[in-house]
Amino acid sequence: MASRFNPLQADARWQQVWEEAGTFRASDDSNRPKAYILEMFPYPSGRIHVGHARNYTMGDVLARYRRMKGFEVLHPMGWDAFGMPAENAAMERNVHPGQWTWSNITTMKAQLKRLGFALDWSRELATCDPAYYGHEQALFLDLYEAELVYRKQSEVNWDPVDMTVLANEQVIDGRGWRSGALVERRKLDQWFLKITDFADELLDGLAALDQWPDKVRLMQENWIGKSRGMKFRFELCAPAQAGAQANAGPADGLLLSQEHKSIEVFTTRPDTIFGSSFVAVSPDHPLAVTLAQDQPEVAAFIAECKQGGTTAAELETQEKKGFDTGLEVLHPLDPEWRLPVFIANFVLMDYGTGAIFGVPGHDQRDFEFATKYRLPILRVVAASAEEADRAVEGEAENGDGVIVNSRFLDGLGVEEAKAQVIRRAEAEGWGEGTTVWRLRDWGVSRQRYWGTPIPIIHCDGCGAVPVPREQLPVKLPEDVSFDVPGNPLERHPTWKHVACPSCGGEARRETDTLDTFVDSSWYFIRFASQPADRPFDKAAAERWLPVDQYIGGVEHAILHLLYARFWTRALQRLGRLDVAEPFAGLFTQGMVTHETYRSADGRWVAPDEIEVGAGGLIERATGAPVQRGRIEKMSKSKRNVVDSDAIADQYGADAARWFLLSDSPPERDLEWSDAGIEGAWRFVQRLWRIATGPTH
RNA sequence: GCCCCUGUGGCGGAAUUGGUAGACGCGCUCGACUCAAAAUCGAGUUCCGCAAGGAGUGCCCGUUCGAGUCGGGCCAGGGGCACCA
Repeated sequence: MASRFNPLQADARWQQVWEEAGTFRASDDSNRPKAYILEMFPYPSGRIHVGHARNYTMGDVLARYRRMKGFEVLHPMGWDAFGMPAENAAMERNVHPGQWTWSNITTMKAQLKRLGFALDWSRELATCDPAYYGHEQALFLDLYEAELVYRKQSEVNWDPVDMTVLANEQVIDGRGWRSGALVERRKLDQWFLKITDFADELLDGLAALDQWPDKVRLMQENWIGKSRGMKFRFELCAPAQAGAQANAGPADGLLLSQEHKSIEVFTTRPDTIFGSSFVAVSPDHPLAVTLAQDQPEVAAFIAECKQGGTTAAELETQEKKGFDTGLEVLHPLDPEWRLPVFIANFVLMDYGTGAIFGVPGHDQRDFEFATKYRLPILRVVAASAEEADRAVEGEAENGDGVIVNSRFLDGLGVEEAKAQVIRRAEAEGWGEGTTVWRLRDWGVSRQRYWGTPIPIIHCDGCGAVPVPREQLPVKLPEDVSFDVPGNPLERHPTWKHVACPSCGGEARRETDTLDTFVDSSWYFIRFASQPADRPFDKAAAERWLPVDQYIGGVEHAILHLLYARFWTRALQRLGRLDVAEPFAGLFTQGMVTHETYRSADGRWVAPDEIEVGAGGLIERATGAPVQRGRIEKMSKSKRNVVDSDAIADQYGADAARWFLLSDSPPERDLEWSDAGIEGAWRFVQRLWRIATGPTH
């Protein structure tokens, strides 16, 4: 008997046995109870590193455990294969994104097999395969027919040099990350999915997800952002005789037009209605736009507001700016009370109604604004009735208290006063209680090549026409090049020129592709059932779904998980799948981190290029000293990635997996270390000795 | 700014409901084996102290016979959201 465990032989032997026996293949018609275990499928970026390995090891252990407990286990693997890195690679090394992607898949699949995971490879899929994305196009058309898809103008970050749209994270200090050109905000027609139709369901559904981390549920709750409040209208009136005569002309004209008789605002604090001292509209508000047509100074102010970036940091430091339109509105509860109307840079068009009423005493932004433009700061909430006359100083007070200086509301608590005002507004017809959401519809258009083509044809006569189902999949053309800036689909000589399916006339294909989050919004259904002629079979998919345990990084806590939940509910509404929630259990695992190293000239140096020299760490190739840096998440750019093959070859799959699971609790970060894997290796050896046993 | 999470040895971390703090592992130290090393086996390992003894779960206060655990107030680190009305 060998005196030591040889993982290279053992790994290979067992992996071959499992492969030949189809041990981990899930049967659709087993009568055992089912268990669907899924890890978030990887993007085929190049190679598997130990961070991937940790994620899949967790699922693997669970899958094997359930299997041993008598469950029929579905534990599949696939590839989230569309996305920008493939296009970047295409530009950098002049390879086709598809070729780059498929070659990465081959490599990474071999690496996963080397780790011996209990995966059902017979269900492997890649989202960049027409056999996958063709079905996605069909599902998109289903949603389109159900009127859950629409088209509207939306702003994008446009890089004028690369002639491409940039994601927010590709805009660095207002410049394109690749070209360095100043990014412009441009309006394009784009496709949207009506996720807001499901806002209530998606929020309520969270309560039932008791096997999800509270943290993730909370993040989704905040993201959906339900606010109860009141919408109400301020009637516009002619400006006061004194003061604003300069603007009298245009304003009078406005009064006559039907659309601008009143300004509708939204508030979560109707109780402070007697504390208002101004009304402000967004620079994008229709009223502002109308005023700009006649008044150059309004147009100039709006242009000024549009300068500058949209990043959080810039917005934070931006000064509150307003433009007095000279218009006035009537207070709904006092016809004698007139309030000035401003255009203000801090009012957002896409939240609420795009207009607010300012209560400087009890809202910090309004306070700053009122201070700057010398508007009254009224107190309407106080700690007690006795403090009604105390001035609000220094900053706005948004605490609880008792209503003061508010006529019929005096003495009420904040919540009672809210209800009282809403009741009165509804009775008198100038406003109503309402709910506003932070969640916006999901913009799915991407002006990129390497994604699922949106199956729509644009005809000058017929408008947007769905591609007939029998013509699906709309395949990406292969003969494209990336040596010129812009979207290759846009400039391809023939691809976009097609006949209109409706009238037969000349028409153009949609050249936008779908956001890759669409691809990952239903792959777990396709894993459960993959007929060739349709996206999935209802009964077969329902046998496996929901996923019993989903495992992945917390970085997907909001977008991916929310989109997948939406997509599943949309399919349910269409009667395609009777499942409300795709993931019954969710586990968010910690990251794998590693020390970083830098050379004297600031280059990142990979761990395997380093050794301990006389005076500390040195770079092996050059002997130059190396600085130990911070411990960070493994990433290619910082060169602190540990490849799974190197570890598997040196220590075997078991030691690697043992270390990845045992060193840190799974939900926390794990710091990869040589000492740690060495220890795990010795542990595996000890276990083997105990199991095989000395005979003496 | 708002919301949330986490602070325990050199390290990862244990400690059902408030009841022997530091399980288990890593690392380290010493010893055995060996010509020697690696591997392996054994012992030790919170800190201060030769010892007796004392201190100790981020800090301060409180509740309790008893607090890592419960309450209040801080500090530090991390995460999410954000001119959201």
